[in-house]
Amino acid sequence: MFNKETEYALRSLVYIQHQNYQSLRPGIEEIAKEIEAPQAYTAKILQRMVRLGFVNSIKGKGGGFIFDESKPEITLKQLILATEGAKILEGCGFGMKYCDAENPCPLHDQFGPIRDSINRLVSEETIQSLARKTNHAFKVLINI
Amino acid sequence: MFNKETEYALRSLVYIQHQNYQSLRPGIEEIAKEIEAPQAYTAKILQRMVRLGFVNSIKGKGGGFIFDESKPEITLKQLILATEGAKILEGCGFGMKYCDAENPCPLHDQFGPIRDSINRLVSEETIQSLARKTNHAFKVLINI
DNA sequence: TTATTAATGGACAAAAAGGTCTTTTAGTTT
DNA sequence: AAACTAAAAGACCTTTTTGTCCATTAATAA
Repeated sequence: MFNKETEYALRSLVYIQHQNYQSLRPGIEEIAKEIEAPQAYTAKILQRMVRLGFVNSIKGKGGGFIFDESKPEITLKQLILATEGAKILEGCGFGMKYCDAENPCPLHDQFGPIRDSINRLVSEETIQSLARKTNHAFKVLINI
Repeated sequence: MFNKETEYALRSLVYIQHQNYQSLRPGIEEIAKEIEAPQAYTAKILQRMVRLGFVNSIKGKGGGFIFDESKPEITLKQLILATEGAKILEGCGFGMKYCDAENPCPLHDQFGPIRDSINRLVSEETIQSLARKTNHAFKVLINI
């Protein structure tokens, strides 16, 4: 569904938040291992997440990644827009430039509600809401 | 939503079928122009469609692409599986390997119905059903 | 202050996606 | 048969995605 960057970012951030909720501050080695993603690539992606202001990092011994609790929660939509852009969230399934109720593509009527559901989902859910739902062992967050 | 190959293939095939319904047999130059896709790339993709048995081609003057009316209609699912595989149709939105009702990812409950809708849509709709719905000028099938 | 730890930055590399170009093959028309 | 038309085949190229590697920077601990 999503591209690798989005997937790794999503899993990393949810993992970090999940650990933060237990007063832990994971580092990339741990994160990459737990979410089963390549470590160096995960490090690079998390670097971008830090630059985007989505999460904070602390260097040196005892360092790691930590969310700023005073900031508002991060919606999946914000994350997706930052990693792979709006393509998956807007535009018509048929790839038409001008596709609306008056000038619909052949998929318009069936596809609209699906796209709307996706948009609703990613606007409502946040890294934090997902982390709160993750109460079982995180090791199951294994990529396909 | 879909990758370029799927998009161009979908638009090409719907265009061809739409023209076939009017007893016309378009060639790649015309097809690529109408669906606004790169001609050489469209040619290569249509070549694959021919090899897959989705459509027939005729060489030489008056040639072009034509569907075999005796064959069953081609579902969007068949096309998608041939061009980009099952990734978009199955698997969990979170990228988890083991994600089911007993061991759900944090997105499982909300994402399941969406994925089901997508699967239903692509299983029910065919190149032919889309071509039949395309009763307006085909020029509007312009890529984003 | 020196060693150690852990994130950062940036160059580089491999693979996949997206696309071009030229020659060949197979038909049709004259 | 010769000329013409249009798809097929395949080599090649560009861009994007998905990574790796190593030197640097910043924080902590001894």
